[in-house]
Amino acid sequence: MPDARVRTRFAPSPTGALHFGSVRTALFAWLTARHAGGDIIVRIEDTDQERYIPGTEALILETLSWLGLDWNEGPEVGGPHDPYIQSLRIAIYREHANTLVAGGNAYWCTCTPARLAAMRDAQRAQSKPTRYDRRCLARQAEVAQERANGMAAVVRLLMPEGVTEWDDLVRGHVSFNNSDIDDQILLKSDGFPTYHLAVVVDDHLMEVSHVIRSDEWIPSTPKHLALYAAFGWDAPSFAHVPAVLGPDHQKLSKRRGARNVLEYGELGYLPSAIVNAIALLGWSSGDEQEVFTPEELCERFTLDRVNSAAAIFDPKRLDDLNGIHIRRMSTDELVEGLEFHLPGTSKETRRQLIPLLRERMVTLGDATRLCAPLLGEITLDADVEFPPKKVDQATAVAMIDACMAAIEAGGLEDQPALLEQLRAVGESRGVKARDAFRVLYVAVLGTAAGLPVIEAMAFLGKEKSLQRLREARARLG
RNA sequence: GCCCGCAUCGUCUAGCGGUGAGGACACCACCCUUUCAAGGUGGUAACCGGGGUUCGACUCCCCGUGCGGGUACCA
Repeated sequence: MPDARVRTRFAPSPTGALHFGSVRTALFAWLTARHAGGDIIVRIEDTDQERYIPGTEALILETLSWLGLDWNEGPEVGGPHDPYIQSLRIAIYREHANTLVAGGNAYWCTCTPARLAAMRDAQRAQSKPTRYDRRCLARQAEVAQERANGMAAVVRLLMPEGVTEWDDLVRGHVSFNNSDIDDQILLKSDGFPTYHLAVVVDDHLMEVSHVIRSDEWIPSTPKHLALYAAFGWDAPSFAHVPAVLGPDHQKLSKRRGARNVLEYGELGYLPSAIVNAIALLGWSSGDEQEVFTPEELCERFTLDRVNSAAAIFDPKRLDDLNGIHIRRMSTDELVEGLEFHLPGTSKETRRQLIPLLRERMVTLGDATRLCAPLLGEITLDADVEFPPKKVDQATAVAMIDACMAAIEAGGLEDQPALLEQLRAVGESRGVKARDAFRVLYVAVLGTAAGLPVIEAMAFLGKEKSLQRLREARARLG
């Protein structure tokens, strides 16, 4: 059954970095392929010379790699259908456009952009749909002459009569009246194909079985189906996945704050958490599991459980998932992952810090802030009350004195005993341990929130701990 | 203007004619607790509106409304 092999593709255009919307589409295509044990192709759709932004294809590939969305064929890895960059395949599209013209399924058109604009304005003024009026179709001999004289020309699809319908894998049955569909330009006057021609030719040549793309392509699908029919090719299955919206309910776009996914990596978000979070944007497992490893997603994901409504991305959800994924990391993985966020630290240092950090990070980047008092000097913030609320001066002094005395006597060697000893000091004076300990937090860490203080002192060592306690003691007068 | 689509807590969603409308995030409270977290328990919170169909509608149909998308020699 070689024909049943699932082959999907992700076809970004190099017009900017990837955001959650585009990555989500890529993820669904990847999951569909991986779930079925099939292939995924990456293909760069750079047929628009105007919008091309140099360097972005490298950025896109880096993003996919970082997320763990590997591809079987495409840039960098090659494959049987090389090249996977459309600007390198121009001859193929031109040849196919000619075939369509020869078969009467497409025609040349020399109408100027100005005429087309005027035509549309007139149609709109009459409340009519704006579609090409086929002026050139009726005068092909003349058009041929004009072309010979060097006039700019395009190839248009001759949209057939009738109705186009398909069973979309996420939308269900979809149907269009062909009379509502324009005669799409297939070949531009600069010789480049439009998306519509290139995508159909490439998906067919590359044997793509499932076209998974964002739902803004739904109105174009009848054009694509008409092309498959004109070429005499079998059409692939289509799955149009809903858009991802920003907090403003607008479609995610580079403008308006849609961040490059790679930036999340720098902030300390994990690829597995991002993958988990965006998979949940439109897909659900059907049971109540919501935390998934990429492997689990590959196993569980199917397109028929993809929702058809647009989803708003919620950064809070990503934070939650990221914390969970961090807590599931092994110590070795954290030692590795924290290197970037705790620059200049040794593996051994990070290994010691991890037990204190693990439950307290939303992102790996939080380690920088949390560890600052341990890796450098503390900063005294005027907003921090000292002694803290609910603790009188005398008790604060007592806590610090007791702590210094205990540490002098080797108290850091036995942390549970030290804890009990200090707790007793506060309680003997009628102050709750939770309040009394704040004195030590501020003294040692400079703040009443953060890493656990006894463990922190153990990390700092006897001398440094004593020094901070002494300085705090002096501030109490 | 003209086409198309979507519609359950603030957010992501489950639901596929009969449910006390379930879960997760966020939020609130309490518990645990050396701070902060993490963890535990509980709570607030939703079927866009109007007509049908049906013994019975969140579920099916129609209309409206709202939102999204398309309408380019962009993808």
